[in-house]
This record gives sequence, C-alpha cells and structure tokens, in this order.
Amino acid sequence: MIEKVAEDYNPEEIEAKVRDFWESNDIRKKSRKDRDGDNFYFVDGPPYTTGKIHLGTTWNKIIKDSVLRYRTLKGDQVSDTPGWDMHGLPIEVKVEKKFDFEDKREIEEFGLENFVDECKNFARDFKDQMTEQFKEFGSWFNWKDPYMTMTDDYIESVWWTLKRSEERDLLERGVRVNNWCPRCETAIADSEVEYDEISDPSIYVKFPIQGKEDTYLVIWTTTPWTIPSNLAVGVHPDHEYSILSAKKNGETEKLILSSDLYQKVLEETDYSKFEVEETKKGRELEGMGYLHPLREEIPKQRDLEDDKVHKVYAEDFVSVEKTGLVHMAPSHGEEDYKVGKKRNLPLIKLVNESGRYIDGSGKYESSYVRDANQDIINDLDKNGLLLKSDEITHRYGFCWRCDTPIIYLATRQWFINVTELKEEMVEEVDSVDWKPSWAGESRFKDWVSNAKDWCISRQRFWGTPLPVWICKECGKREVLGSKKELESKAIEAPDELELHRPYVDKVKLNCECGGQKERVKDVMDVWMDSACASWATLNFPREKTEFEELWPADFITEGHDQTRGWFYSQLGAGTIAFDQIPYKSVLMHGFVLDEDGRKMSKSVGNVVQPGEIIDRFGSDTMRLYLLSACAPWEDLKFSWNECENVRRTLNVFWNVYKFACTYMSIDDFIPEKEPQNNIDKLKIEDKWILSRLQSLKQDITDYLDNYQIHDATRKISDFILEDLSRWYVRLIRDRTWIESHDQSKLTAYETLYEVLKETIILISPFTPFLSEEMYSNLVKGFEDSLESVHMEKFPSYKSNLHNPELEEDMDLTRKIVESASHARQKEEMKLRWPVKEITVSFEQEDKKERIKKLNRILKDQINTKKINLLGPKEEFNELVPKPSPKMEKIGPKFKSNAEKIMQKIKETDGTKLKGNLPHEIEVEGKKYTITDELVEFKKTTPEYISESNFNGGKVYVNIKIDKEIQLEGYAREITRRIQQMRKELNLNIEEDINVFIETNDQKLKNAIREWNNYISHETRAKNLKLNEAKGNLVKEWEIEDKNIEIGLNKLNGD
RNA sequence: GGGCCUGUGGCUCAGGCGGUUAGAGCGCACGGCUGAUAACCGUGAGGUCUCCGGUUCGAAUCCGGACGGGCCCA
Repeated sequence: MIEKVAEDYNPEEIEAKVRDFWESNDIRKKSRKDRDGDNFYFVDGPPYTTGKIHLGTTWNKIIKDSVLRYRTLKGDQVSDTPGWDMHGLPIEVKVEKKFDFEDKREIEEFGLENFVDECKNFARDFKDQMTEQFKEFGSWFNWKDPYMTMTDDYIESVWWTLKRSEERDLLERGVRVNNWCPRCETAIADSEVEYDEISDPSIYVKFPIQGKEDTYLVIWTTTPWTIPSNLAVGVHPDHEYSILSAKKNGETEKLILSSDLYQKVLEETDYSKFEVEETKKGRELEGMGYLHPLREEIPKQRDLEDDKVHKVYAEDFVSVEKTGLVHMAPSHGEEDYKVGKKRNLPLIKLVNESGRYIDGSGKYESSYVRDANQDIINDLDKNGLLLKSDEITHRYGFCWRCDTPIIYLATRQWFINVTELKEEMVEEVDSVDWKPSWAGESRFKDWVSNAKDWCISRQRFWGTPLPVWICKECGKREVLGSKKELESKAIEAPDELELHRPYVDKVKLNCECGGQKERVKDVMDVWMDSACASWATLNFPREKTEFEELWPADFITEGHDQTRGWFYSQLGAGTIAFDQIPYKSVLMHGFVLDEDGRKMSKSVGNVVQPGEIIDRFGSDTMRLYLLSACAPWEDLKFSWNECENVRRTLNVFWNVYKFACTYMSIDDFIPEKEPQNNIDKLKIEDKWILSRLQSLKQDITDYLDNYQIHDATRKISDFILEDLSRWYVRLIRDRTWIESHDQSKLTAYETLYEVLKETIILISPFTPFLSEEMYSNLVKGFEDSLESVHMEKFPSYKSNLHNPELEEDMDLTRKIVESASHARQKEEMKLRWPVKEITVSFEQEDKKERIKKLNRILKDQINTKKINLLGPKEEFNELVPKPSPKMEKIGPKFKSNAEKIMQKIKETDGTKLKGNLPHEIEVEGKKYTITDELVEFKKTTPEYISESNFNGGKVYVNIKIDKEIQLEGYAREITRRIQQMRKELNLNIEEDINVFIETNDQKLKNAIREWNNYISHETRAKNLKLNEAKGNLVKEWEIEDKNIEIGLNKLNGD
C-alpha cells in the first residue's frame, strides 16, 4: 500500500532521510553490483585537499556523479574510486602558518619528522572534511577507499613511472631557469604561478659602447635587479636600428635604438632634438662591445675576464618593442639562459635561493632583489646612464600559495625530456574522443605542441620524494621503482619504512665504486603525482589484473584549466610509461562564474558556497540547476533566480506525485503487473503521454551518450512541467474524481503510475534524493520492487507505445485550446462559464481529420457545449459581410454628398446589401443607387463571436450567454465557493458535508435547484438545501453583484 | 600581445544547413483558475540578436575586424 503524501516538498527532510537510508543499507554498493554491461573505467581528477570545496568542485563532482549514475542505470560496471591530491606546497604553507614559520630554516629546526607529520594530519583532516561536503549532495564514490597521493602505495606507482623515464633515458638533471619562489625557496611550475596586477619600475638605461665616446645602446626593463647579472644585449637580426644623434640639456650624444621605435622613446625621455646618422640591421650590430653600467658597483662584473660577455648578440627571439634592444641576464631569463649556453657565456650567479644578493654583488650584497631596485636605479642615475625612470602597472607572477612575487632563477633541477616525446604525444591526442571536439582539436593540441621539458623537482619537504640516489664518490645515479627495491638495496633498511622525507633520506645504497649513494633531497612536482592516477588507482604495477582489464580510462572530466594541467600531465606520464594516452574520452567542463559572468573571488566578495545553495533549496535543486543551466563545456553564470526556478520545477514534480499518491491511496489502487496488456483500454490522452514518455527515453539516451547533460535534463524538466503536469494531469482530473471502481479511472491511474515510475528512474541520476523518496513510497508501495531506485535499470523503449503523429496532433490540440482561451479572455468570458459553441477552422484538411479523435479533449478543455471543425474550403457561416465603401469611386460620383452616403453604406446590414445589389438607399430624403462598383465587403465576426488565431488556423468562440448557460455558470460559481470553504475547514478530500444556502436572488435559487446533483457531487454534499445558512462555517459571498450566504456542516468526526 | 571559447529582451538560456512578424522561463503589468492549491495557468509590454564592415536578392545565422567576458599562454 502506498501512503498519502501530506506534506509539501521538503528537501531538507527528504535528503536527510535518504542519505541515512543509503548509508545504513549500503545502497551505493548494491547499485553498482550485479550489472552485466561493459566496464566503464572512470578516473577521478583528484581535488587538492584544501578543506573546503567551492562551487566549481561541486559542479565537477556532480557531473561525474551523474554520469556514473547514468552509466550504472544503463547496466555498465562503473569504477568510482575518488582521488585526493594531498602533497605539495599549499599544505606546507598551512603548517608554516600554524607555527608562524618565516622560512625554510625554521622548518628544519622544527624537525622534518614533525613537519611532515603535521602536513600529513592536515591533508587527512582536509580530506575527511571535504568527503563530508561531497557526500552531502549525494555524490556517490567509494569514499571509504579513495586513492590518495600520499600513501606509500601511490608513491610507489609514481616511483615506478619515474624509473621508466630513467630506463628510457628521458630523465635529466640540468640547470634551467625556472619560476622560483624566494620565500618557499623552490622551483614552481608554470601552472603554480598566479598572475596579478602589480606596480614595478619601468626604466630606460644607456649601456655605453666600448671605445666610443658618448655612444650608447638603449634598453628598457621592469626588473632593474637583473641588471647586476647582465651579460649581453640582444637585438633582432632582421630589424633595422638607427644610430641617432640626440640632444638634451645642450649636450649631444649618440643612441642606438630600433628605427621603428626611437621616435616614441626619445619623446618620452625628453630629448629636444635628434637626427638619424646611420641605420644598421641587427645582425650588423652583432659583436659590438659595451661597458656594464654597474661595473663600478659590482665586483663580479669587473672581474669577468671573458671576451664573450658584454657584447651585442642578434637573436630571433628578441621582440621589437620599447627600444628594440633587450638586456640579457642568463641566470634570470629562460631565453637569456639559452643564448648564454649557445654563445658560451659564463653563468654568473649573484642571487641566491631566497632572492638575496650574494658575495660578489658589492654594495647590494644581502639585500632582497626587489628591495634593491631603487638603489640600482639611483646608481644608474648617478653614473649618468639612466634615461628615464617611471612606474608601470602590469601583470606579474606570484607564488600560488604564499603570494610572493616570483623571480626567474637558474638552478639545478630534474627534468623529463618531454620535448623528445612531443610528436608522439600530439598523435596520441587524436585517439581521444573530446567533448566538445575543439577541446582536443585546437586547444589541447596547441598546448602539447608547445610542450617544454617538464621540471619535476621541488626543493621542499612534503611530496613524493624523488627516488634518485647518487653516489658521492663517483656520481653514478640509480632510480628506484618500488619500496621493495629500496629495502633490498638499502645498506640498512629500517623495520618500518615510510616513503616520505625525512625517512627515505636516511636510507643509503652501496655503489659499485665502493662509495655510498644518497638520495637527492628533492621532492616531486605534485603534477607528477596526479599524472599517474590512472594506473596508481589500480595499484599498478604491484597489481596487474585490474590494470590489464580496465586501463586506459574510459572517461575523465575536468575544467578547461586542466588542458595544461591534468589532461596534459597524464598524457606526458602515459607516454613515458606506456607510449599511450591514458584516457579514451574527455568531457572538458567550464568554470562557475558569478551572475555577471565574472570570476568568483574572495576579494570581490561574489563567492557563492555550495552550502548556501543546499541550505536554501536542497541538494537536488542545486544538482539539477548546475546540470541544466548551460552546456557542460561552457562557463556557468550562477544565478539564484534560476535555482529558484529549478526548485519550482521539482515542486511541480512533487505535486504530481502527491496528486497520484492521494487519489491512488483513497481508491486503494494497485497497478497491474503487466500494464501493456491493457493497451486497448487506454484513452487517447493515456496513449499520448505514454508516447511522450517513449520519445523522452530516446532523447535523453541520445543526449547523455554524447554528454549533452544540459539537453537531457532540460528535456526531463520540460516533460514534467509541460506534458505531465500542465497537460496530462489536467486532462485526467475528471477521471480521478469518479467515485466507484470505474475502468477509465483505473486506466488513468495505471498510466500515471507507469509514467511516474519511469520518470522517477530517468531523473534519478540528477536528483537522486527526490527520486529515492518517491520511489520508496510510490513504487515500493505497489510492487515487490527493488530496494532502491538506484538499483533499477534504465526503462526500456516500447515501440508499440510510441506514436509521434499523435504527439503532433496533441500539440495542435493544446494550441487550439490556448487560442480558444485567448479568445474568451478578450471578451472577459471566464473559463468557468461554459460557452455554447466553438468553431475551429483549419488551414489543412488532414489536420482537421486528425484532430477529430481529440474532439472530446477540445470540448472539455475549452468548456464548450458544441464544437465544429472546418476544413480549408469550408466557410464559417456566422461571418458577416461588412460593407466597406470605396471612397475613390463614391467621391467623384456624389461629390459633396459622398461623405453622408459613405456613412449610410457603413450602417447598412451587410448581408442584405450584398444580396441586393444594385440597391437603393435614402439619404436626407434623396435616393441613391449603390452598385457593386461602389462597395466591397469584408468578412467580420458578429459581436457574439470572439476569434483568435493559432499556428494552423482560427478559433471562433460563441460567447452568447443564454439562460441555460447562465444557470450552469452560477452553479459552477457556487461550487467553487463551497470548495473554497471546504479548504478553509481543512476537510479531507473524502469527507462528506451538508450545505445550506441562503439567497434572495431568484436566478441563483434556480441554479441551485437545477444543478443540485452536480454541486452536491462536486463538493461531496450529502444534502444541499436552500435554507438558513448555518453550520461549522458560514460565509457571505457575492456572485456577479448578487448576495449569497453559504453554510457548511461537517458530517464525519466532530 | 597570442591561442581557444563566448556575447540574443531587465535576468538566465533556445535558435544558428542564411529565407515570412527571432523563441522559452524568470521578473514586470493585466487577467484567469481553485481539492495537485503558501501552488498553477493565460495574455501583454519589452529585442537596431555587442558594434563596424564584407559576401548575398536576403545575415542573429557565413566571412573579416573592433569591443566586453572566461580559460590558457607570453
């Protein structure tokens, strides 16, 4: 037996209840089990354990969860291991903040064991907190056994991967210029750099040419602090440079600048006069020597004895902007470093890992580079070499975690030679099914073909330790691939070895040379961790069975920022390890932005937390909103308003469900085991909604198989709103109100039940709580059903119930009904009042024929006594020809009398006039003959007909009110008021009443007498009497200015 | 500065093989309905389809450019 549903839709209550039900009955597991379809190996892109999820992460997990639930419904055997990215700087910084550490030294004083322990605890706590947040909105993953990048098992998979790169000779140690955080004292990846607006110096500096008086190269820079390390000046080989004679403050000097740009530069730097003396191509300047502008201040620069330094070099990378010449400091720029290598320049290092000048930097020694900017500018000025000093606001990189401005610094790092694999990687991109296709075609391919070598080392503590051991004596290195290998090769292996710093640091290996190998102190880039997720999840290489069965991943989905992130790192790692991209299909999703399309950010204060949405609307609404608001690959503009809309949709769905439950339970309805057997008993509206249901199933399968989640969810919402609630329920209302066990009522229930049941299943991947609640009452109440809706199968398509033509016809029917009600409304004819007759005129004959079968529905919904259907060749016989005088003919003929004659023609009865032409009329005593030349006729509707167009024809509604209609109208007015009063008394639907009505109006009295049975039936009145109004509730009403007093008396109970 | 994406009524989105008056929902105004009811339905107002140029008989739609937004890169 099902239960009546008394309450309104209350997501909070439902979701708590359902969550508890899932939890205590292990429903997720049962749902995944016993599926006999294909494997669907999904790999979760691991969120970083920050402790708090935001709306973007929420969207991401909801997409994943819905896809997995859908695949499960379809019978696939899905993998749902979630992942956590737990290593790295953000957590280290959290710990540093907790203990107020300023720099690395304090960490070392604190003890690495303690520090790493703290990191581990943070990561674990954050993971637990976030797990709860994810679970709250019903994302179903194997939360008890996630993959975690910090476990030894996981670390081993990463080690194995690195060992593969060593075996393939792709691992390399070398000096490169990297983004460097001077506070964290580590290299950071491009993807870890965040850009922000910052104010920096903008200076033009003159570099004096060696051996020529007053001749200078002019460069521009925003990083004065790199000038002490300057070793060369770059020009573009093909660009033209001018040697100018320029005047300022009465003194003349020669400047070398880009021919295209000098005008602007010289104006900016206050030169009064200048003329070009000579022009040269960049390549002709090559080899020109200059004096370092700070040679007095920097001992190291003075001491350089190398004839290759302080020269002009022509290089293709030099861009023509500002002055067209660039100053090059190989230790502080990637291109600079490359040029330095190519030209065999020495590498001078004046800046250490904490961003301070070191020994050899003269007066700047020990100052922090950015703080030294002003001193350097002053010194350049003092040396007479500063052309101009200004400030510029530009985008500059910051450490993603501690917000320190980064510097570029040449350091010794570990690299994987990705550039060698680039071609192979680009080819692999094509083997993936990208949604949308441009995600892979252009965007990702572009990125991959610009791939640089991957710097995988970090000079930090909390991360996967680099499994590289190097002999102090002979320099030989060894890369290890597992814990076992480490234990077997260790000189002294501790009993319990954890694969983190500082524990692994203590393990030493014997070297063939007799020396000892020690681990390099670096940890790995966290992107290397997650890059291995597709096999680390399967515990490969320790366990091989699952890997062989499942790998590579069937599906991954992440935001478009992951193009250069996880999509890329996985491609890299997969190519290194297996020469293969580790995923087969990708859905690239968008970002969540605020209502104005701007990024959500704390500083702007436009951040919306998922918790807020859940508190206001519940998880199901949030889920359905996020899934239907836009295409997954577009950015989502969050809107509270649209959330509210989705809640309304679900509320309507709830009301339909409630409606069904209420009536089915009153009537003790039990659905047939095989409802298809009753197909002959189906009324046309039943056939129609069942057909719509078949279309729906087809549509959403198509959509979801292509990850058009928004189209699928919108289709379902539309179905619920338009087809089920606004139309089907409206059509069967009368059938449900029949007492006794009437067949047409049972068929309606039967149909409604089937539609509801399947709809509940279809929407279950998206609104899993609501579906579960409805299923548990409605379906479980009737059938020996499954334990949960999520154990169901995707309802099968039934071709015998599919009738697209009927769907079209019903569509037209709705249009006609709407049009008719429009026509009524124009004349203020209430829908409650019946009309005598309507006429529908069709533009197409076949439409008229096809709509005939829907006559009953038209009649009921329009509330008309009679309905006429006309084809395109038939004319509506109540149209009246209206005479329309032709003034261009009447004018010349009747001259000054024309005006009056025209008036007279207009007033003449069109029907009579038309049949009697020529016709004589009389104006002011004179007679005139009207011929058919002087008048034409236009078809118009008489005043008792209201017309309205629909797409495909016209509707004419006869709104004449005669006595019969008036009585019925009154009866309905009275009924409505009694119903209103029943509601006020909070009566049950089945509860009987007595009604006593008092009125002086004879017409109302007549209506009550004539329609007594109808009113009694509609209102469940045992007695309906014209009498003194009395009872539990007595109210006075007005019906069209007539007074009436109605009394209601309960019969049951009190 | 470059690549990819995006720009349609006050708001959120459809449409987008070029073809009569550009569609929904929300909001607004007016009206209706009343045992699904602290819901629901209809009608109306509201759009130079971001702008400029081109192709074409015809452009929201195709092409080029500009501007705004997002992501990525420099």
